[in-house]
Amino acid sequence: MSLNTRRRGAELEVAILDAAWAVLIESGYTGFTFEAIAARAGTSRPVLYRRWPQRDDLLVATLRRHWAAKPIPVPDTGSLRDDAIGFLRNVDQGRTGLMTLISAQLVEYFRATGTNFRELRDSMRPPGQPTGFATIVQRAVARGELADVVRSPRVIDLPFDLFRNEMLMTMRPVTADWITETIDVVWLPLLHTT
Amino acid sequence: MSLNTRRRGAELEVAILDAAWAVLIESGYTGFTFEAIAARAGTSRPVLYRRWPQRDDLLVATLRRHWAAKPIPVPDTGSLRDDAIGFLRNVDQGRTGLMTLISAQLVEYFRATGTNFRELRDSMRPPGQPTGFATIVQRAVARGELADVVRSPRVIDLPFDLFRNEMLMTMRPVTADWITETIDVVWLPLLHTT
DNA sequence: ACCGTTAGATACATGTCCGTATCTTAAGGC
DNA sequence: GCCTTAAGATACGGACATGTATCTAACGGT
Repeated sequence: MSLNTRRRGAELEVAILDAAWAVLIESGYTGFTFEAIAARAGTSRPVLYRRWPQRDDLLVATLRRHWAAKPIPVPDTGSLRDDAIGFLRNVDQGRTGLMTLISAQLVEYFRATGTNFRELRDSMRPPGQPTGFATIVQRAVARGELADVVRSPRVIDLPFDLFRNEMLMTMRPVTADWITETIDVVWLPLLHTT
Repeated sequence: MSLNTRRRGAELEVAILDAAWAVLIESGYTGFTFEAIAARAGTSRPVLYRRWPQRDDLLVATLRRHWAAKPIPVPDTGSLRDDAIGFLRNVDQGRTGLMTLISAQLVEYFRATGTNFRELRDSMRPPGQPTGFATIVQRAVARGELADVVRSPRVIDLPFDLFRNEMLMTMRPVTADWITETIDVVWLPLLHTT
C-alpha cells in the first residue's frame, strides 16, 4: 500500500507551479527564487532544478499554467452595454492578480530576456481567436444593435487597454464607476460614430 | 592648496544621485543596491548610509531630482490633429525612459510603500494645472474646431492613457503609426461625437 | 516481492548584498 | 598652520540565493 506522502510526476509539478504562482504574487519577481518556491511547495531545490534549469523556465511554466487556467467568461445578455460592463467586471475579478503582475512585476524579466508583455501574451493566446470585446461587438452587430462596418482592433479592444492602464496606475481592482464610465463615456460613443 | 580629488557636501550628493539614476535606468529596482550605486559614484557604501539610511530614501531622492526636470512642450499649430500628434511625439521623446521606469520598474517600490503610480504623479504635478490634451482641446474649441461642450477628463486624456499602456506593453518608444492611429481612429472620432 | 525511478533531505562552495565599525587622510573654516 | 569634519577605504559577520553533489527512502510498474 502507499502512504501517499510523496508526490510524483504531474501531481508534484502542478503543486510546484501553484506554489511558484503564490510566491510570485506575494513577493514579485524579486522574491521568485528557487529557495522560496521549494519551501512553499514543501519540496527541495534539486527537484525544481531537475525540471527547470533556469529560473525563467520556471517562470514561463508558471505563467502558462495560470494563463490558460481560467478563461474569462464573456457574458451574452442581449445588450451590448451589459455585455461590455459584465465582461470588464469579469476581467477585473479574474485577472487582477495576473494583470498587476504581468503588467508590472515582470518588467525586470522582460528587460532581461529582451521580450515584452505583448509578445508573451501573443505567444500564449491561440492565434485567430477573437478577443472578448471582439466577440461582444460581433454579437451586437448580429443583433443589429451596431452597424456592420469594419472597425479597428484598436477601437474594439479599447476598454481592455484602458483597463490595463488603470490597473497599473492604481495597483488595485478598478471600481464599478470606472467600468461604467469607460463603457458609457468612451467606448459606446466611439462605436456609434459610423 | 587643494587637490580637489575628494568631493564634499552638495557636490558629492548630486554626483551620487546621478549615479543612482543611471543604475536605476540600467538595472531596475532590483539592481538598485547601495553597493552598485557607490561603485558607480566612485565612493563607498558608508557615505551613502550616512545620508540615506534606507534604500527607499535614496530612491525617492533620486526620483525627485529627475522628475521635475523637463515639462513636455505642448505644440500650438492651429490644427487639433497636428497638436495632438505633435504632443504625443513630444511625450514619447521626453518621457520614454521615465515612463517605462516609473510605470513599471518601480512596482516593487509601490508595493512596499503601499502607494501607487497615480499618487506619486499627482503629488508631483501642480494641482489645477490643465493637462497637455486639455490645453489642446481648449484651443480647438476657441478656434471653433470643436463644439464647446463639457467633456470627461477620461475622454480628453485618452491618448495619454493609451500611450502609457502601449509603452508598458512594448517597453519601447511608440511608433509614428501608432500615434496617428490613436489620434485619427480613436481620439478625433470620439471628440466629434457631440 | 523486486527494482528502477525519483522525491526529498542535506551539504558544500560561491557570490552578492547588507549594516556597521574602524581607520586614514583630505578638505575647509578659523 | 591647526583642528574639526567628513570622505573614502577596508573589514567583518550575517543573511540569502545560487548551482551541484550525494545519499535515503518512498513510489510505481512488472
